[in-house]
Amino acid sequence: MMKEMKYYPNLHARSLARRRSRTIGVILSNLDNPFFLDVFRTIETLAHEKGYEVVVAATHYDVARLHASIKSMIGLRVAGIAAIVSEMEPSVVEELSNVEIPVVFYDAWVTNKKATNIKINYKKGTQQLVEYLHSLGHRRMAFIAYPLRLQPTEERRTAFLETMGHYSAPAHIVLPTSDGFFAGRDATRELLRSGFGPTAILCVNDITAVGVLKELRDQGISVPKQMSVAGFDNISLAQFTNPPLTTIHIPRDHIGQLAFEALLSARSGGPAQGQEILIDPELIVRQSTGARHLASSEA
Amino acid sequence: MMKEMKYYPNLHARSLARRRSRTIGVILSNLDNPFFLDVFRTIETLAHEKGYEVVVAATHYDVARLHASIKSMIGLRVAGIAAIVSEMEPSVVEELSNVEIPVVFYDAWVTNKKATNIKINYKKGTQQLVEYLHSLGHRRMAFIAYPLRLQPTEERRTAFLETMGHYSAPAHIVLPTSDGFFAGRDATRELLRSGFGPTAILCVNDITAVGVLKELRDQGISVPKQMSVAGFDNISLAQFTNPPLTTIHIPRDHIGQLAFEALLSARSGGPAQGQEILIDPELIVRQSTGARHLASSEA
DNA sequence: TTGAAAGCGGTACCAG
DNA sequence: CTGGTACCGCTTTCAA
Repeated sequence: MMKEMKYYPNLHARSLARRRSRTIGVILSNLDNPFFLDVFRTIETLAHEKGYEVVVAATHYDVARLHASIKSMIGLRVAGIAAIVSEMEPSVVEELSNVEIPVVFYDAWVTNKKATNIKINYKKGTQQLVEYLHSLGHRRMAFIAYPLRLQPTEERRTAFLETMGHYSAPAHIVLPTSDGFFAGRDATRELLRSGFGPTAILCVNDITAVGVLKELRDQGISVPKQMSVAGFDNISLAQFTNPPLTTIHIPRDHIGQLAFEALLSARSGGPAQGQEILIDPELIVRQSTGARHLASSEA
Repeated sequence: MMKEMKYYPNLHARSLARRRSRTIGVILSNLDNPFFLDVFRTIETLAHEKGYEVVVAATHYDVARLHASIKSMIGLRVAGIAAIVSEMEPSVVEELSNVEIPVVFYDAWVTNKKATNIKINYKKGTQQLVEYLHSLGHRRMAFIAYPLRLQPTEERRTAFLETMGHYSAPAHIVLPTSDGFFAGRDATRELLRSGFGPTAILCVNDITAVGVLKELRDQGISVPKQMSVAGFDNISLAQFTNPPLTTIHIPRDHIGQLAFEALLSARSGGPAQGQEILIDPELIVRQSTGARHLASSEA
């Protein structure tokens, strides 16, 4: 009889009175990239477990949208902000540092001494991969980069060029115009037309590599016999491509957990804030890479 | 000089005074399934364009979490709720109908006369696909279902069985224990062991089909020569599998748009609420399906 | 322990 | 138009 009389406390009134809400804000560059999505999913799960709401905003790598998101999350007096974006800007960082909200950056280029700051050692990962391919006999290698000049992707590109330089190996960069699967496909077409003639293709991420694999298949180029291909991220799809993808593993679930915990501990006046966490990637060898020229005639 | 003096209006105070917030709530069963993710992405984009915040909750198909999410969104006095869940329950629907928040259901089993209600004509899609495969000469077909008994997935399963019954064709159902890529892989193993000997495999969704393709490849069974495979959803990955996947297209972006618009129009005391929108899927033929037995000797 | 009252930071209405 | 004031619904403090 009193069924209809359910009571739903007004959380705005509560947040107003408590001067802080039980909501955390997550800002992501791109929900399409499983890389971002995986860390978001982890944060979302942990947050709800701990009784927090989650507001999310996708910036699509657009700094204006990033600004807008930050602004509304501050307006929401969120309990913490996880900024999982590649297009971070000094002005945004400064805006964030003038407000007493715990912040954790991930994959952000510029950061803030007051915030927790999770970074991937992209350089190390890329080096490992190039060294591995070099040890397989590959010399001419191409790197399919990201269409946008974002720091985290630039780091991989630069590490590639440096390591290749170290081996005095001929390196080639393809800068796609699109993103995701299609980027890989289109970039491969361009690469094959270019006449560079690589024996291995490295990709800025796994979804790009999926597009590469498809285009090579369509062109009748066998992987890894005629061409080695590698990705970056180790999304779960990487195990299901044909052939399964050699890639660099980034522990996204672990990262999501670190991020959320950093937010919570900062909120409860945690430790000296401003720690920097550097994550080491790990090379995962699958079947998309192999020795150069099965029947090599070189010494 | 007054740089530091930025003013961020307290949105909680505003929501409290206005007695309604400029936030919309999105509840999803599962963020891993690109199907849900795609409609979420569309809603998120439109919402931010119109100046709304977005709070999101993933239920993982768990009714308890669904209840909790609804409760907090009501507490948040959101401007609208998009419930994109397969595990909807009468009790939840009732709870929602006792509150004056616009609601749109999508893919929900039970719904509410007051809310907008977007449904997919799963039956029609499945029929189209079965008829197409039958016309290709396939008779013994298997369906890889969803591990959970959710209405939207059950509909596809039932439609499969009915259509197969219509043709008096031998039908087999595999009920996986897992989800996603792995479900497809494991279910295929089980199917091949079962001795049913199908010439075509239909999958409840595309990601499952990706797992099927991989397992068939590993077992040396050629697609579509020895086995036809079809998915459901037409996620963008479906174009990049090997071979590209025949599937049923569901216009997720359009659906996201419909959902968001329904919320807005209901808010502004829109039209007679409670409309039901039925979406027709479309068969997309790619290379994962082909005529049964290339060198068939039957009449 | 219980209850009344003062805020939290805006909105909206109303009088000047 | 401009400025003052009541009020949104919950928390917190302080008094009874």
